Amino acid sequence: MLRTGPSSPKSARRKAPRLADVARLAGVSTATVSRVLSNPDMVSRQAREVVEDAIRATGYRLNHAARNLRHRRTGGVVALVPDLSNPFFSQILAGMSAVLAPASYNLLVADTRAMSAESILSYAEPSRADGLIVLDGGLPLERFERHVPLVLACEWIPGLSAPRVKIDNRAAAALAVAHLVELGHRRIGHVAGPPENVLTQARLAGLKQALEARGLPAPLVLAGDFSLDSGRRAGAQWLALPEDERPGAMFFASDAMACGFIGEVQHRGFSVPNDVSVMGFDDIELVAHMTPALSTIRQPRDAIGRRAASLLLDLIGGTDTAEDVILPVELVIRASTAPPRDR
Amino acid sequence: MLRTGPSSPKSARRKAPRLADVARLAGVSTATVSRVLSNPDMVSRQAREVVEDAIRATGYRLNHAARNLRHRRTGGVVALVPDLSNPFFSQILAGMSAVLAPASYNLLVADTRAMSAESILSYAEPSRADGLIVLDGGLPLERFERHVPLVLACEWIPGLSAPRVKIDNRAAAALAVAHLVELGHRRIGHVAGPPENVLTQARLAGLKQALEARGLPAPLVLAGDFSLDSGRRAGAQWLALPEDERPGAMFFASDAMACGFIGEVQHRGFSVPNDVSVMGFDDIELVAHMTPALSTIRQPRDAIGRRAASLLLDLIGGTDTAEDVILPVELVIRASTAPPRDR
DNA sequence: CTGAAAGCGCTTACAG
DNA sequence: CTGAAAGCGCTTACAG
Repeated sequence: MLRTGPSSPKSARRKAPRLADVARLAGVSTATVSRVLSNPDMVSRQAREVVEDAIRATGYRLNHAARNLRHRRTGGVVALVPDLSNPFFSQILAGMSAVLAPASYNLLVADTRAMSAESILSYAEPSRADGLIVLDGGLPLERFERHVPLVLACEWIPGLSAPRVKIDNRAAAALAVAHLVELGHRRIGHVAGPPENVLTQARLAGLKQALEARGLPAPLVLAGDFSLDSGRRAGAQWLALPEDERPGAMFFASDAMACGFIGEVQHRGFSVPNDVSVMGFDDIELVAHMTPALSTIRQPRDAIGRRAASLLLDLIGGTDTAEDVILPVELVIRASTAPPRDR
Repeated sequence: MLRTGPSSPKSARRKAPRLADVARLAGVSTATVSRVLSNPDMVSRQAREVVEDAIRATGYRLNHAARNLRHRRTGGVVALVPDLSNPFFSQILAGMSAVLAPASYNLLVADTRAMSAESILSYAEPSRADGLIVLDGGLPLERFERHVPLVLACEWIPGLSAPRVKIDNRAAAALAVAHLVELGHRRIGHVAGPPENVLTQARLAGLKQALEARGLPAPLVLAGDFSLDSGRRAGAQWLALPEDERPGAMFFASDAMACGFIGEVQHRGFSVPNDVSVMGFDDIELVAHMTPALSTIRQPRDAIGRRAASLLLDLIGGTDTAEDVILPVELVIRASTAPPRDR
């Protein structure tokens, strides 16, 4: 149907001009055109101007696929996130993009929950991406550690040696405890993330350690999975407890769970913080606008994204700065935490 | 430093095996290896087995950049979203990915808020993406309409003829009105999106039309921009109104604004829905868990993403199904709407 | 069913 | 400063 000859004037789908077309029009070699594009200083002013005119005249646009093949790079970086629908990750991704775009890397985002192990692994192939930022600590990545430059952000994978950008989760949990204890709470409950998750473990350890250091009783720990709905279920469990066994303060491993909990106990006629203080983790945007506004631990999401991206760029560039980056968190005190009622 | 010869055994960075390496080991031509990879039926069983062994032996992995260059495709589809941190979009993106991945297209996501017009336009170049899904109706896209297959989702660009996947925003607004009127409300207020936004206009038009059709007074309209914070400001405005001028029901062009509003009026001691009924739009995950749980209009986000992606695939494949797709919404009645108090 | 060869559209030592 | 030519790693008409 379509003619393959050099010119098919009738075809609506005229072939895009190539470097060679520009070169012909300008009366120079393709090498010179290429240099004008990527190394203008190597070219005489005169030649440069002729070429630039020809580029304009032809409407030439560089073909990135060809350049990338020649450079043996893909021009893409993949971020593997455990749950795209969690707003916690959006701002991290925006931070990455802000660093990657100027370095002319595309950011590809993939939701690992929605993918087979095989297709997740396929992202680690050098021909698919120049680098990988992994935000999911549950991935079986030991197998392809060598394939492609890789950095871990937020979560990490125990056996895997790769630079990590993270917060000090134990210290963050201790910060929450300090706040609650300062308000006068002695019985503190916790709703944890998924048991095998590294963040779950670090936050729980920090919590236990902080309580112990103050001679306070070990926390009541309820199971969760970071999701809203698991927080709601934790609310139901809290309500089902005999009144004198209900912790007066609950610390959650994620804001989403704290939201679910608050919704549930409020629906059942309880007041936060009068009946129970609630402390979240993450500081996602929405929690500042709830009633009560949520006290929480703020993670520097933009910075996490930016640092992870620039670390990866270093790695791709051959600089082996395999050091971990620990970013600071911030205790944000709002209205969901208050002194215990019965004291 | 690095030897360029065919074998540099000392180098840690051994070159990845190519098709030619597999062919040599198998004792066949590269054409045959290529066929085994992409068209196994064209190859005799015997040859296929030899090649498959060689692939395993060498650990060969296909280079996608090379294949894509040859096929004159990039293997990528770009989604341009107006605000990545809005959870409304995440599930739409997940829907797209679910359709695109099996067709072996990568989904690249870019946040148009964070980009220059120039770099946004650069995504429409055929060498960067095989197609574009635009979720931002405010983009100056007339200029590159021709460059790359394109579909519009959620929002649309008036001058631009491209297939659209959307909901019936006017009908959705009418649905909200019907619910509120059925509860007994006659004075209905509205918090709109950004004035130039097409969704803002369609929803407002639907609202006005539905009120008019019932002989009810025109709505009080407050300015917003879909964000949480603009909803909070609308709350302050509502509170500042003389008591007898406050609409007893407020309909919001986004859930985020409804959340901001509720937060603000609750902080000031008012009750939803006792003092004011609140109706959102979108049904983002969190609003089911607030107190009160939000009544809203549910958009079929997963379906929007899937349909947009498959329409784009059709376009890329040359099928010109340039018809618009209108997806159904659903009225979700929860606890934030109730009959007016003084009636 | 299979192979030799051209080509996708660039870039870059090398030689001048 | 500039050009001829090889090459990045595949795919695919074409001929056998």
